Amino acid sequence: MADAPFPRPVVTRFAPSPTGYLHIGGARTALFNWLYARGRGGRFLLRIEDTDRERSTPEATAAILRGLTWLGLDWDGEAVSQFGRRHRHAEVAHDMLARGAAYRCYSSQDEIVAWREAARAEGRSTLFHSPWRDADPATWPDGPFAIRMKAPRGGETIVEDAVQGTVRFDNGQLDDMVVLRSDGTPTYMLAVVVDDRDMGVTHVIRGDDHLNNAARQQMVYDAMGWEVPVWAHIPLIHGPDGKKLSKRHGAVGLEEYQAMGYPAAGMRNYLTRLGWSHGDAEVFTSAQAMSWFDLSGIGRSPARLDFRKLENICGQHMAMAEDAALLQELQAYLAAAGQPALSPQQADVLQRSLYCLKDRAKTFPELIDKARFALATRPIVPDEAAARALDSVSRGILKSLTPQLQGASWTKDALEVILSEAAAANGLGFGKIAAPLRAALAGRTVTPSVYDMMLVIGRDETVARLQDAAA
RNA sequence: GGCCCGUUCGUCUAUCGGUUAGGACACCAGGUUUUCAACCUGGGAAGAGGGGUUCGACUCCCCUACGGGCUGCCA
Repeated sequence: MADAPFPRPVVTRFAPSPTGYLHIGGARTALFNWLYARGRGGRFLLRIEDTDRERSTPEATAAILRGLTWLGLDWDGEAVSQFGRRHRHAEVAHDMLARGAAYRCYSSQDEIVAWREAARAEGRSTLFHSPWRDADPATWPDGPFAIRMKAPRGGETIVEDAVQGTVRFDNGQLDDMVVLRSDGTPTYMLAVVVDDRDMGVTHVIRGDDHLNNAARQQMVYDAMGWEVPVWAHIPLIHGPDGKKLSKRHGAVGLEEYQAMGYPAAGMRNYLTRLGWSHGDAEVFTSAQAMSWFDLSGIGRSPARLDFRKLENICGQHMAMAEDAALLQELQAYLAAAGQPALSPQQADVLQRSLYCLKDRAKTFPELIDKARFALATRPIVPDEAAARALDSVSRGILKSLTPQLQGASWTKDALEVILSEAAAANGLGFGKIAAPLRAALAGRTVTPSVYDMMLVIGRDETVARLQDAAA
């Protein structure tokens, strides 16, 4: 069932913390936001949540932008720095103070930590109730204070979530969160709300680790009289063992997938399908994904990464790709993987051979491996199995073939006639002479069609390789 | 501890009270073939457990188990 139409242009955002690489789960979150906005003619914004000055680095920001760019997720406008908006956040905090929606809390962190530890030890609730909530201003000491949200004490906060449904929180479970620290810097809880509202974000699509936060954040929206966005909390991605995805599962950074040579289109398709469905659709283009993607198609349970399926999807996208685009992406892969670039000659022969390679490969390393017949130069050194195929009888056949090939018209039909006749003349099936041909042309027993190889490398090279092998 | 979310084949999922519970990946068998891949045909494979509600529950409600998240002057 499709989502109900939204009355205004859709604005979504991806808001990563620049504290490391772009996590594969984060990439999927970004992808969902991108699909939702792009599929509805809306805007997709990027905000870097760099308010944690200790852990945020420009390198991490650069890595995130690189990852998104590789995945093909383009954002509108410049990425917003959350840290750069700290004065605006403080302004809102003071506005809340003025409205009586927040209060000055003079409790020190040490005090609070000690209180919480005691509460935990005694098995009491660890929710901190500041003694300053209703304090008389006359009693305010002359020290630093944090600004705390004056959360409603009774009743409940209801989060209407497009994925999780209606989620109710007893307000007694939510304490007065700090919105502005005693050093004057904003907390995340305040900053997200202010930024989302100022950026005009209409739909907040993010990991469900934020579901509880949504209730708190909603209190800020309410306190400021702002319209609450549409929430969509999506389940996290788990490792193949069903546990939370972590480094011990292997690749968790998006750039590792790029380095492994997965094509971006396949990656997008796989990630889109992970936790979202549109009937039985499995393999689709990004244009299709944009037109189909909706919040109601998102599942509520965490999905596990399955490399086999990733590979299968990638293989299908590789086969669907246009040769020129595929070659370009392959070259980008080589650069990203730190491998030597293709020479112009190699690029040319590779592009001409893609038609017979791309439907047999799932990743770029695999594609390159299968392209060895085209990339290699004489003399072709046969591997062990290929060497066995080049026995004396086979070499004799190869030798007898060369004069005919020299005079042949270089088309598949003509070659087929020559090779079939040669097989018949030797009382062999075609398969029996294909093996030594593969060995001579590629040095391997597993290759594309012998005709395709001959057509790609051309007459002179074919004859030369056969002569090499027959010698 | 408290609160919140989740649980359909091994995996990703369809199903939105009535289906022989469907598809895809993976796996197995056969076919095709010029090796491999691809492709074709067939096969095994699932509603966590227990209570309700209902003429009828995978679907709605409750409990339990298991998994996950939150519980910071981190984001």
